[in-house]
Amino acid sequence: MAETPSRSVTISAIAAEAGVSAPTVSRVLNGRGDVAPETRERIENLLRLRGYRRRGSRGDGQRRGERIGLIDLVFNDLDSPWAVEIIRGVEDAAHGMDSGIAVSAIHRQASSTRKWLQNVRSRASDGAVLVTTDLDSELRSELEELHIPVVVIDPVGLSDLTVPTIGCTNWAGGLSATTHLIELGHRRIGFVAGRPELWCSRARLDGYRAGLETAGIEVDPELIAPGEFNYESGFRAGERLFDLDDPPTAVFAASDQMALGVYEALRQRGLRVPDDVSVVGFDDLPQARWSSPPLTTVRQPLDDMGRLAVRTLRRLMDSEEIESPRVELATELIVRDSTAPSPTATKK
Amino acid sequence: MAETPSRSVTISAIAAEAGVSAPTVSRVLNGRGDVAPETRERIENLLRLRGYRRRGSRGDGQRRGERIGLIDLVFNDLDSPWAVEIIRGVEDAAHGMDSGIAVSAIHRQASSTRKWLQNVRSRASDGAVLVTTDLDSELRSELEELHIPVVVIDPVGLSDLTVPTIGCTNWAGGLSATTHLIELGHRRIGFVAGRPELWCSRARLDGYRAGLETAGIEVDPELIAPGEFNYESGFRAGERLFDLDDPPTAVFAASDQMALGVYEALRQRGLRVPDDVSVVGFDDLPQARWSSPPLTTVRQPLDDMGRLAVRTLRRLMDSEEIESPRVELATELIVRDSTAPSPTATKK
DNA sequence: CTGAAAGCGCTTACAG
DNA sequence: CTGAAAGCGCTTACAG
Repeated sequence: MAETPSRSVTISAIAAEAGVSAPTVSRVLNGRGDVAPETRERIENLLRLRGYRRRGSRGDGQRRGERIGLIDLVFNDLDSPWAVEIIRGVEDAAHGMDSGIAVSAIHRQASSTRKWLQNVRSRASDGAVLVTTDLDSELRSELEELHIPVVVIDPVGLSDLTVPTIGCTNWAGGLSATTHLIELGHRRIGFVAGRPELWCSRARLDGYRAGLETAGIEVDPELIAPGEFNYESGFRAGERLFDLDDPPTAVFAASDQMALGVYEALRQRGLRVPDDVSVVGFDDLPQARWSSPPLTTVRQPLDDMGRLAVRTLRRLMDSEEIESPRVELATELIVRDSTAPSPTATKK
Repeated sequence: MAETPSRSVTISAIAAEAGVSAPTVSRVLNGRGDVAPETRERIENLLRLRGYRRRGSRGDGQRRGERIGLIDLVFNDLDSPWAVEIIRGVEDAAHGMDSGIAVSAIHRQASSTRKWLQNVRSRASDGAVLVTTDLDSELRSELEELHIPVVVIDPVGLSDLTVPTIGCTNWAGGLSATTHLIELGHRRIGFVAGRPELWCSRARLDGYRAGLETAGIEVDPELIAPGEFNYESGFRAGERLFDLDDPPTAVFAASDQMALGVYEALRQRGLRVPDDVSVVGFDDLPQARWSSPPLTTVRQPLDDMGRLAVRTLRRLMDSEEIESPRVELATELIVRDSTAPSPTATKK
C-alpha cells in the first residue's frame, strides 16, 4: 500500500529539500530546458518520491472528505469486450459522487507507459481504478509513486494483496454452470478452458471438475480443450471436441466469446444448439443475449464491480477502513435458450 | 460556433463586471452558502456568459498551440454497443497527443445534466467530443457556454451545421449492401429499417431503394419492415418478413443488432443462414465477426471517426481552418459467411 | 544555469 | 451577506 502522501508537498518544500530555489523546481515541472542535468534529476527524484501534485492556490491541499473530482480508469487495452461494462459501472458510481472519469489504455510499448504516467500525474486525479490481466510489478511501483489510492478490478486474475482487488466468484460460477448441465441429464460435458496462466481459468476449471465429481461423473481429460478466452480459440476447441469418437452432448466454455466460437464450430458441422448440443458460456456480455440462440451463461457483474471499485476508492481517500483487500462478487447463472435436456438422457 | 473565449476571464474581471469583490465571486464558484441569491445569480450568469474557467496561477491563460491536457468524451448512454469502438479511437488519438480523455454519460434526468455540466466546467477540459443521437438544443447552448471547442460524432444523425460533425456515408453503405445481394442473384430482398426519426435510417433506406431500382427491381413496400436499431425490433421484423406469403430470400438490416435479431427469427423457424436466407447488417460491431455464421455487414469506421474527431478538435484549438463542418467517412462492405447465392436464382 | 523579486489568480480568516 | 487585507502556490521576467 502506498505511503500516505504528506500533507503539503509544495514546490517550495521540494526546493528546500533539494537545496534549490522554488523557481528552479517550477522549471523542472514545466519541462523548461535550462536546468542543469544533475539538478534536474535530483529534483525529479524528489518530486516522485514525495508524490508531488500540483495544487494551484487552493490553500492547504486536499481536505479529508473533499469532493473528489477525477478518477483514472486504466485498461491494458480497450479492445476487450467487457471494457464497456466496467466503464459503465465506474462512470455511474463516479457520476453519483460528482466525479469524472479519465479512461486510458496502457499502449504496449514501454516508452509510452512512461508518457502515460506523466499524464496521469499531470491531470492530478484523485484515485485510480486499474483493470488489468497482467499488472506487472514495475507498473505497480510506478503507480505507488503517484501517491493516490488504487483499486484493481480483476475479473480474470487473483493478484497479490498489496492493493485492494475486486473480482468475482469464478469457482462457484464454474460449478453452477456444470451442475446446470448435469441436471439437464448431460453426462459427457466438454470444457473449453481459458488462458492457463490466469487464476480465473483454473478456478473455473476446478468448479467444472467439482460439479462432475459431486455428481459421480468421472472427469475425462479428453473433454477438456485448451482455449485463450477469444473467439478463435473457442472455435478450434469446438472442432476438437466434436471430432472425438465419443463427443460431448454439452459444452461449458470459460468465456462467452469462446462459447460463440463453439456455436460456429457446431454450425459448420450441421449440429444445432441446443437440440443436438447444449452450450454454456461465462461472462454474460451483451452479445450473449443477442446470439442465436441466446446463450445460457454465468453472469459476472462487471458493472457492479466497477461501482464497488469507485466506492472502495472513496473509502481509501477518506482514510476509512476497507473490509478486505480482496472482494469477490457473486456470479449468477443466467439460463437462456442454449441449454436443453440431453438427447441421450433417459426421459424421466 | 461558440464565440472565442476572451483571453482573460479572471475572477476579478467577473467581479468588476458584476460590481462585487473578487472574494464574492470566489464564494459563488466554490458553492459557499453565504451569498445573497440575487448576487449569486448575477454572478453565475456572468460566469457562464464569459466562459469563465479556472486558471490557477499559470499566468496569461491558454497559449495558442499549448499542449492539450484533457478531452471530454460525452455519450448519451454508455449502453450502446458502439461506445467502445469510439472510445478506443478517441483514446488512441488523444494518447498520441499526450492528452487524456474524460468519459461521461448524460444520465437521463435533467437535474443531473446540470450537475454534469458543472463537472465538465470544473475539470476544465480543453475540448469536447459529443457522441449523440439526440443532441437537444438546450444542451447544445449549455455547451456553448463552456467556451471550448466541440466536435460531434454522429453515426446516426445529420445534425445541423453549427458544430463540426463527423459521420459516415450511410446512403452509399445501404447501396453497397443491396447491390451485393443483387449480385448474388437475390430478387426479393427485405429491409429492416432503423428509427425513422434519424436521418441515417432514411439514408440507408434510400441506398437500399437505389440499389433495387438500378437493377430494375421494383421496391415492394411489404418487404420494408420497421425497426429501432435494437435486437428485439430486428427479431420482430424478421418474424414479420418471414410470415409473408412470398418471403424474401435475403434481408438487409440497418444495424448489426437487428441483423442478429433476424438470425434468431430465422433459427426459430428452422431456416438457415445463408443456405435458406442471406443476411447483411450495418455497423460491423465486433460481435458481427463472432456471430454464427459470421455476419456480412457494412463497416462504419467508428474508431477512425473518433480519431478524426480529436484531430478536428486539435485544429479548432489551434484556431486552424476546418475543411468542412460536416465530414463523412467511407463505409465498406465486409463480406463474411451470412450471404450466399440465392437458392431461387438461375445458376449461371 | 540559477535565484531574488514581483506578480498572478485565487482563497481564507476577519471584521462589520 | 460582503469587502479589505493577508497569504498561498506557482510562474515569469530580469539580472548575473
